[in-house]
Amino acid sequence: MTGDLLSGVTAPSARVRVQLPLPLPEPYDYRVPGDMALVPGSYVEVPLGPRRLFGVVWADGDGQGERVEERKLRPVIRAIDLPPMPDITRRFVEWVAAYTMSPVGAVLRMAVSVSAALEDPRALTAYMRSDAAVPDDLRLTPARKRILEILSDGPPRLAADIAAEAGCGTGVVRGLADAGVLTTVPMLALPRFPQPDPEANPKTLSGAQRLAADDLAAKVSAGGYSATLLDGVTGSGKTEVYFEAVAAALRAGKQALVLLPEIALSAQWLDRFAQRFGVRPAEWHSEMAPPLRRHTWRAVAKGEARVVVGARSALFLPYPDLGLIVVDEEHEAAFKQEDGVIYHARDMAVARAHLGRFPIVLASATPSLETLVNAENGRYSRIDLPSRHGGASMPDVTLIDMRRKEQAPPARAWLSPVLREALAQTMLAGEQGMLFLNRRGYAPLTLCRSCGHRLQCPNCTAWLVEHRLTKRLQCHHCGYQAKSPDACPECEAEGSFVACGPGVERVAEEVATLFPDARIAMMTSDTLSGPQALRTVIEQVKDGAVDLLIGTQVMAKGHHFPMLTLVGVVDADLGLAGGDPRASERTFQLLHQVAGRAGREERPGRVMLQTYMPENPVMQALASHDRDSFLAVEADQRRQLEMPPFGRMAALIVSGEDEGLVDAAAAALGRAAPRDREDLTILGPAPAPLAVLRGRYRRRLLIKGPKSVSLQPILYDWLARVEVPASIRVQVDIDPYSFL
DNA sequence: AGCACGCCGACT
DNA sequence: GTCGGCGTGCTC
Repeated sequence: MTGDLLSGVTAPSARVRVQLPLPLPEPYDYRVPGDMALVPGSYVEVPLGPRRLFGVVWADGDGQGERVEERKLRPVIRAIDLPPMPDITRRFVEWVAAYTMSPVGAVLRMAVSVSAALEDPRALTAYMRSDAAVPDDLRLTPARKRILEILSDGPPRLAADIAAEAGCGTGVVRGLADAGVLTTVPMLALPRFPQPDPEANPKTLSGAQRLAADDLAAKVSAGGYSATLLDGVTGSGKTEVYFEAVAAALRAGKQALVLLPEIALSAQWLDRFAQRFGVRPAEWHSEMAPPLRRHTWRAVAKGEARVVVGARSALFLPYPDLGLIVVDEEHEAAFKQEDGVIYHARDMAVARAHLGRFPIVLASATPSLETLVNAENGRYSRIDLPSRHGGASMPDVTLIDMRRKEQAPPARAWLSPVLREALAQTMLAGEQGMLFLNRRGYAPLTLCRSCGHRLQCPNCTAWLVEHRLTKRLQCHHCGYQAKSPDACPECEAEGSFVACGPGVERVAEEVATLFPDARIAMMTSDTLSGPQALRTVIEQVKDGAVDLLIGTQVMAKGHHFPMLTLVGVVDADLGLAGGDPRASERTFQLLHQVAGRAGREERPGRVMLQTYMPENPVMQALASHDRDSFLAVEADQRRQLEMPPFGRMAALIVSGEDEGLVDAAAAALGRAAPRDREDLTILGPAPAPLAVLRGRYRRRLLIKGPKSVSLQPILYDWLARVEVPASIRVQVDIDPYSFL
């Protein structure tokens, strides 16, 4: 006999609002079983239709607003035994959602990025030497040998750790396991994240570095929000300086986060960190195996991981105690997330620091205009690091005017006689050269000589790029791949294809013909599958086993090659086409970084830029090493046009599979645009930069307004006035990367 | 985001 | 006559 039966009254049950990691407009209400204690931030498992999902308690259910009927409520299944999501993380998720105009749940999904993060921890797989002898037919490659050496004694270890120590990929470990030489055991005691020790191995800093480091460390120890631009050329020791800020955070008992563009998260960087702090930091990036992700996520949530280094998504981890963010290579476009929730990790990091009331450091050799302007108007403070070698390390930059006959390359070749001669001299002197071309594959366009047909991606407005190394055609936008055809798909003529323009593979071919004895290495994302491949090439270059390095952007990152004295840029104008006001800034940043590869240490370097527009301000600034006046001119132009960072901008991207519907929706949006306001400019609709992407037609509208106006409420009203068919998607891109 | 429900073409 | 395409709508 219970009270309920007697009275016929059911006590009103407690309810909670649970935010689910789905693009829903609001949290859903659930009933809390009597014996379950939940607080805001608790991770819970709840039913949704036929599914079970993890969510986060967003607030108690007694808030205002209409409540869903009591009888619709379903009970929370269970509470997850983890520290609740910190208040600041939840506020940050909400802030990002509001800023980017995305549903809160869509942002939350990034914060619980592995839904499996909340599942009970499973044992990881560890590898150890098996009893079996090494079979005779097993090819003992150097990597395999190192692994067997590493595992000859000591406890079983994770594939990722073994691979890191052996400098190879986890595939090699798995390969040895398949061959029976290694066996797997479940790793019951998961590896801890050892405390980085701020006193482990402090570096001796130069005077300027010391001042900068002390300044940052003081800000970190004092706490409170501040933003600092750390501006210094390659080789000025930025990393050592911000390491001292990280050390200060550790001493203050705070967690620290270092954001790097994905490709800069190299073994070299991790080694440097380990050298300074005794252990590696916790890593966070897209290529981690799910069990390791989960393990890392939980370690961050429990505060066990004290320093995290990661790509942009590391920003959304549930740090209980974050006290510092460093954004290295602050200017990099890779911080802009372009699909799903569209956001710029650098800007969101500043917001995160503001919410958490702690310092943020933005480091770069070529800061973005946005950041420079913020430093100039006093919103950020600024530390300039002079080069450690004075001006002596500045390479000599020559512009090769490709319009001049005597400097033009021969037919179907891409290297000017001047550059060829310089390469020959460099190698003769026993030094190394580098050729940079930011274009993967053999040629950017392939066409049929007999009918003029151009090989195009079936899903995108983009040419298919021939990759001769793999004998395949690739679309660089959607991942479409096909075997290189023998005959033209249009006129069926055989062997009629002509390659138009150069890609790195084609430049490599030219160089191989010019210098048949040279030892040539390629560095592109195609030839470097994974960080260990990169490491191998870097070692080869350092050991002097390579005379000439040819590659794309992956090569531009801060690797230090003492014998590299010549950098040739095959097509310096490449990034300038298209007329986007931001193109100059980007091209300058990229080429400056590439130029920085030449001649560090005692050997002077030189840089040769092949260009058809030597009078262009970008080329002039590179040749005269005058970054600041170039950027001042850029800033003036932007100011006059009221372009970011002097005004605000947002893009609406309308996409769908039916071109007519997309056009109609884009036109309807155009008609409903807020044209009555003098201070707003609406542009478009126009075809988006890639008019068709992954089989979806795309149109774009831009809205531009003064800095003082917040665009989000305007966009909200605008979008509410237009009804769009369900098959059409309208994405909002606040602060779009491209202004066209 | 899933997953079900619901209306129009090629098959055992 | 059914199996199955994915368009639209709902999930507390």
